[in-house]
Formats: sequence, structure tokens, C-alpha cells
Amino acid sequence: VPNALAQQLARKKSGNIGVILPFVPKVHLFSTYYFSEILSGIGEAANRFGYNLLLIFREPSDAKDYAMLFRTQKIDACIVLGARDVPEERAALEQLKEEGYPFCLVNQRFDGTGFMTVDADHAEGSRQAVRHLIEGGRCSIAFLNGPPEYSSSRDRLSGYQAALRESGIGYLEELVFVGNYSRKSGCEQAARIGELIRSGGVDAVFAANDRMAIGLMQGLKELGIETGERYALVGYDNSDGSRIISPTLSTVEVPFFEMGRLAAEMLLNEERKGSGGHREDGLLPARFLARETSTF
Amino acid sequence: VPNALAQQLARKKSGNIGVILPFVPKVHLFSTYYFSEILSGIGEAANRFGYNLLLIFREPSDAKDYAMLFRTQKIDACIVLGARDVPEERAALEQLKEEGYPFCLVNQRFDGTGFMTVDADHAEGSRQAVRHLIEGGRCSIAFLNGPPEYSSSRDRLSGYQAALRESGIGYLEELVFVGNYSRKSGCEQAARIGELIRSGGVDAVFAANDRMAIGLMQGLKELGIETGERYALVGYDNSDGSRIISPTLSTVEVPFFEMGRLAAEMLLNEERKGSGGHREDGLLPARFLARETSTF
DNA sequence: GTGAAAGCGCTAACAG
DNA sequence: CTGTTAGCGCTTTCAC
Repeated sequence: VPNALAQQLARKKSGNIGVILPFVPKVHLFSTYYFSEILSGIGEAANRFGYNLLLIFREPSDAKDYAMLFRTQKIDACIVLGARDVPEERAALEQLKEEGYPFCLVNQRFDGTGFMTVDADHAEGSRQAVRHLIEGGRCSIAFLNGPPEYSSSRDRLSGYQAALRESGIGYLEELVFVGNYSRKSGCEQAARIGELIRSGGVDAVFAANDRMAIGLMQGLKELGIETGERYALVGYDNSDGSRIISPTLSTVEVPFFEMGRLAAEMLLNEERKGSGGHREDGLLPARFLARETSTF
Repeated sequence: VPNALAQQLARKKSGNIGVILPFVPKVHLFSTYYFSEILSGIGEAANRFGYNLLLIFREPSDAKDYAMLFRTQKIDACIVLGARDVPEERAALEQLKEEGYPFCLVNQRFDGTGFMTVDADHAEGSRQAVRHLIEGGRCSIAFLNGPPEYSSSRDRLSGYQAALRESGIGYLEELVFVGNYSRKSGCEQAARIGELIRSGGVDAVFAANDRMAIGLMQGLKELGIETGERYALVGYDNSDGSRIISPTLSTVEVPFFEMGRLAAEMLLNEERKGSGGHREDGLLPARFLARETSTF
């Protein structure tokens, strides 16, 4: 039985691919459908390539020493999940790139950087969702988005705007609300959005993820406003919860598992071939799924 | 910057703790609340001790070479999740123990083996759940259990039986059903259990996890049998879904996060102190939570 | 107390 | 093509 430690030292390869997970205070991280799926996909590919996954829980303190992991040779490549487009994060990744360490971002683009990225077409997914609402006769569609530090939030906004534009509906900034992708943050918007629904100022809501959609739906229900009577609702992610809730939640399916798998494949292919040069980015489709909350 | 690979070789310690995940075909593993929480807990403790987590996806083929991971020195200790009490698995773990490799099981006991284990008190949790139903006036309580290869299934059965016994209610084998912890398997029992509910042979159901409870609830609803009218329902796990579904699902809270954390702490404490001898097992409390499906 | 040297177990390069 | 040897970069021991 060969000793992996000695092998690793001799060939200067740890055989590990690092997965950097965001620090989410007070939230038990993996509970979110999102990370779980991506991680499973990464695991599938890494396994196939004979790599092991090293899980790295990002601490709030040590934000910027991603490069350390490479210098110490603990990992040969890494996948960064849940990165936000803030200066600190950008700088840390720029540094990784400068030092020539291979890494890949999943579900988050940093425009103008040339970082290897795997993303889903959230603009198109959102456009489909909003078009569906419009085709169903809705014309005052509120949008409950997530924080703009995530490219996916920005993409969904542009998809929302595109769908309105295509249908000749004006874009009203006062119909855009911002939560933080938690159920609670969706619930918290129930008062304001509920007011608009009652007054007739809103007849549908598009939420940037299922958790916020579900939170909003529950919050509105407590105010006596039911989906399926007063307003249509579409979420995003096709999470387990979207099928459990009643009425079932229309949503946008995102191939998270495949995104994780593709990220690992791209990274390990490059690693193997040593093709430091040409990299293609991955963009996977997101697809609208009609369920009960938008078809009544 | 010291090279971790060289350090590891020199001091014969990888600094990694392996987490062995079960192979679950056709199920994107982490989506289950259960594993996600445990893994987060392990991560929290490992981080604190300066260890990294190496994720190991168990393949259906290579069942028994857990020991290999230690021989190759890839990991210093490991935590086994989702083990089943089948001969193959038992043998693999016995081997680990014989060879003196430190490992810990979470949420699964192997009686009479002396394996280090962290478990929750599922017998007590189940007893509380069933007592609650009985106190609510139910007297014909069906039990939808999981496979008996899991000690947690067996514990829940004994808790169910204990509660009946304490209340002088006879145990009827024909009221016990077996699923595989998936939502689908819960749904599949709807026909048989629905029949019993209609005939008055059952006025409450205790399910061994939330997913089966939710599947059953949805299946019964399609048959026109509503929780809150015809039968009471209690699930198990306190998963996100239990709060999302309507009516909200009474359930049993299990401290999965803490179980993962404790397992890692026990393992790493022993590892540090080198106290090969005395090991205490961890047993954490499970607690019943009343919600709408059992209080109407 | 400080400093030099001998492994750790393998890989890769090189000579035969 | 096979066998030998010199590192890989650190830790630890042992001598000074």
C-alpha cells in the first residue's frame, strides 16, 4: 500500500481539490439546496478524476489567504462557492490568478476579470418566468431580488427588465424589492408587497429564489392574501420546498448539480492537460417550470 | 510559508479528517437536511481543531476498504455517516477497529461492537411523539418506519412501543409500515394507510422522518383525506419542509448539527490526548415539537 | 541551549 | 528497459 503523503510530496501534488464555502452566520450552511447540489456535483466529478475534496469553511476573519492553501500545497485547484462581488473578495481572487493557481467560480461572475466560471443563464431563466406571468395576463409584476453583490441577482434583474421591455410594459423601480435570499427576508416584505396587492398595484410577484418566495407567500397568507386568488407567484431554484408547499410553487430550474460537476471537470481537465491557455467558461441553461402558484 | 505536504510526511499526520458519505443512488445526497446539518457540525469542530475535512463519497463497488484511507495516510481519523447495520458494513468497521484506526459513527449504533458513536435518543423522541398523540385522544396510531438496518429505525420502533405500553394500548404489527425515508416511499403508503383511516382503524400516524410524513400527507390529500380532519400526523427531524408545509408538521427535533460537532470533538480530543483507552459515547436528546398536524 | 544531520516513503531522473 | 540514487521540505533527534 503506497503512502499517499510521500507520493504527494514527491510529485508535488496533493490530489485534493479545495471547495471554499462561504461563511453564513447563523445559517446552517448546507441546509440550502443550492450548496448541497453544487457540492454533490463537484464530488461526482472529482471522484471520477481520482481527486479528493477538501472542504474549506471560510472564516469571517481570514478572508484573503486563499493563496495560502496553494502555497502550502494542500490543494492543487479550488472551486469557490458563494463568492460576492465586493472589493475584498475580488482582490483575493485576483491574487490567486496572478500567482497562477487554478480556480473556478460557480454561479458567480466577476466581469472583466477572466476568472474561470461556471454559471447558469439566470437572465434567460428570469425572462422566461416573467414572460410566463405576462402571458398569463399579469401586467404589474413586482420583483423580489437578492443582493446585487451576486451576479445572479443582477442577471435576474436584467431578465426581468427584458421581459417587461419585450411586452411593452414599463419598468418601475418601486416594484423592485431586495431581500437576502432567506425565507425570513421574504416574509419581511409581505407588508409592503401585500399593500400593493390589495391596492391593485401588483398582480404578480417574481422572487429571486424559492426561499424568499415561500417566506413571502407565508407572510401574505397571514395577512389574508392568498396566492391563487389575489396574485401569482414565481420562485427560483426548483428547491424541494417548491414542491412541498401548497399551492405548489412555479419556479425556475437551475442545474446546480451539473454546474458543480462542470466546474470540477473544467478545472481538472486543464490541470491534467496543463493547458494553461485557453479556457472556455460554462453557461448552463435555466428553465421555467409552471406550477400552481402561477396557473389558476 | 511551510509546505504542508512535507510537514505531513515528516510528522506522519495528514491533518485531515475523513467524512464518509453513503452512496445513495439517484438521490442528490446533500439535499437531505440530515447530512447537511451533520456535515456542517463536523466542519465547525474540525476547523476549530485545525483539521481539514476530506469528503469521501462511498462507491457501491469499493465497500470495504475504509482502512485503505488510513494506510495511505490520507486521513488521521474518520467519521462515518449513513452506515447501515449489514454484515458487509459491520465487517469493514470491525477491521478499522482491529487495525486501531480512530473513527466515529454518527446516528447509527452497532450493538456489541464498542465502536465510538454519537447518537440521538430516538427512542425517547419517538416516545414523546406518540405520547403526545395519545394525550390528544388518539388511540389507533399507525407507524411509518424506515428500514431496520438503521439503529435509529429500531429505536423509534421501541419508543413507539413504549408509549403504547405506558398507555395500555396494544401493539398491532399491522399498523406498522416500512418505507425508505424518501418522500416517495411515504406517498406510496397512502393507499393502505388511507384505507385504514377511512375505516376508522387509524386516527393518527407517526412517521420516522419528515420526508415520509410529507409524502404520506400529500398522498392522502390526493385521496381526499386531509390532516386536521381525519387524522393527526407527526414526522421526525424538524426539517425545513416541516415548517413550510401547510398545515405545519408536528415533528421531533434532532440536534444533527451538534451531533456532527460532538463526533468530531470526541475523535479529535482522543487523537490529541492519545487516550486510546477510555471512550464515552455521545447521546444527545431528541425533543418533540407540537405543530398544526397534531393539534386541532 | 543551538545547530547539523538523518530520515519520512515515495518519484523521477539517470546510468548501466 | 531495468535498477539505482538523489532529492521532495519538513521534523526530530542527537551531538556539541
